[in-house]
Amino acid sequence: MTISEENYLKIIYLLSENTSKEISTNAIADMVKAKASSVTDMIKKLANKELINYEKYQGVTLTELGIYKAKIIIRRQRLWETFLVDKLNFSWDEVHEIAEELEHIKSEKLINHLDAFLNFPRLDPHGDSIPNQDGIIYESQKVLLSEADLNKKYICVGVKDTSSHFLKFLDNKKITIGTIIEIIERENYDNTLIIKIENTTTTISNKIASNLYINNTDPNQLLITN
Amino acid sequence: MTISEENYLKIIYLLSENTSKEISTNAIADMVKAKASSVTDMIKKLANKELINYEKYQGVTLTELGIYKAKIIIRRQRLWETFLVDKLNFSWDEVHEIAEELEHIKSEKLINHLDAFLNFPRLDPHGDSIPNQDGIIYESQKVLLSEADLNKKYICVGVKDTSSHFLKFLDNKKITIGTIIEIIERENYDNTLIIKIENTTTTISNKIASNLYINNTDPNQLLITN
DNA sequence: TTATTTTTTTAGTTTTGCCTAAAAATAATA
DNA sequence: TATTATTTTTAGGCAAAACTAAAAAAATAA
Ligand SMILES: [Mn+2]
Ligand SMILES: [Mn+2]
Ligand SMILES: [Mn+2]
Ligand SMILES: [Mn+2]
Repeated sequence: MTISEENYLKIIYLLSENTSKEISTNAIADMVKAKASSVTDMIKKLANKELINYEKYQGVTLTELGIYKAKIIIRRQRLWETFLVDKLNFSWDEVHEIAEELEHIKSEKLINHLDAFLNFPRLDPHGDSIPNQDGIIYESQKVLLSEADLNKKYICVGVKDTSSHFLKFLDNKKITIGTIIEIIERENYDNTLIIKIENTTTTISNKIASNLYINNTDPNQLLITN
Repeated sequence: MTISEENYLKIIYLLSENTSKEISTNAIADMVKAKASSVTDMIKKLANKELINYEKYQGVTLTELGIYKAKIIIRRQRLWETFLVDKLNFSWDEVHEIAEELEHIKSEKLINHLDAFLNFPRLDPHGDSIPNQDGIIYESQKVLLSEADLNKKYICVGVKDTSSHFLKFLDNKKITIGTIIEIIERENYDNTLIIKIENTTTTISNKIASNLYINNTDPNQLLITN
């Protein structure tokens, strides 16, 4: 697979996670930052390689093979992100671009040795699950902060939006993975939340809250095991 | 710079190390495994970017800028090779291919952090010097085993040929970096050497001996500091 | 010095991944 | 349902990096 093919495949996989419907040409075009006509070209190529199912004008879905290959690319991306943060002291908002390149280095041995070197991490710096070498993902239980209850303590376990813009914003608000968050109040009109982080209260919009994942198990128990 | 441009530039640099003359189109073609006509195309492009000096039919030399850029690519290659061997437990004959890809990841911060993580190594797994971030190389004193004297103890400090074929051969002969070698006899006809490694003697051809670097300082002193 | 061989360059193609502009199909709205 | 708007595909092109075949220049040998 070429770098471009791998990028398309990964993006189709990520788009498929949020929906059970076919993925549209335009949705892919937006993500890969190319024109729809270029996407049509690539779709045909991936369909010929039996990585996606494609019917003209009907969008695409991944085949079993496509899903597996996509997971391996995501495994590489997330392991490299973990390496950059844990070993090379990068911050979580700096790793995306570099991992976007590193994920295309083709050596199974490299990635499996890297996995071992990092001690087989299950989550990347953004709280996303790292598939194992068979493409199996052990998904951790998580829920969006926007869906959480009032007056319970939660732990931030991940972000949905991994753009450096959003991550820097979270740094400013002193929110990162592991941060304990409690919802004090929910504004009914626009679902703005007033939250408490370490005895200071802040206001966050619904857009922010629906890009933050929290654990959905009993918070006291988790605090102990943490 | 594209990956291809970087590969050409690096190879022109490495060819220049062995000669003060211009580098020929065919010499480059051999190394990059492309046809001479393809090399001519690329040469023109590199000349336009002022990375090499080029006169039709006269071969090429690197400009100051070209030398610097080539050294930075070599720095990246050798740091990644060191990472693979020191951190991911690869053997010295397995790293070339992978580093050949990794060297093209474009992030100065990445490579400088990697350098720090590895503790600013001065030599890669094959005994080659790693340029610093300014492209400065502190060349260690070394000499080919084929030029060495009889009945002195030397330490193997590097290899000239880094092909996995040669490196595996050396593994078989129990020769690696740090191995103490003594020349017992030199056959005048073809310069075959009888050498002693840890009390066992072996015969090695001149071709082997002229691809092995040894220290050329006082061996006893080095044994202490080792 | 002339003839032959080797090296290098030019000319013309191919493939990959992108593009624009226009046509065709589908979806939305009146 | 007919019209309009949006989405997707087709057609034709471009740049990068490779190729083959042929021409031109340089090097070597007779
Ligand atoms: Mn990528
Ligand atoms: Mn991530
Ligand atoms: Mn390379
Ligand atoms: Mn090396």
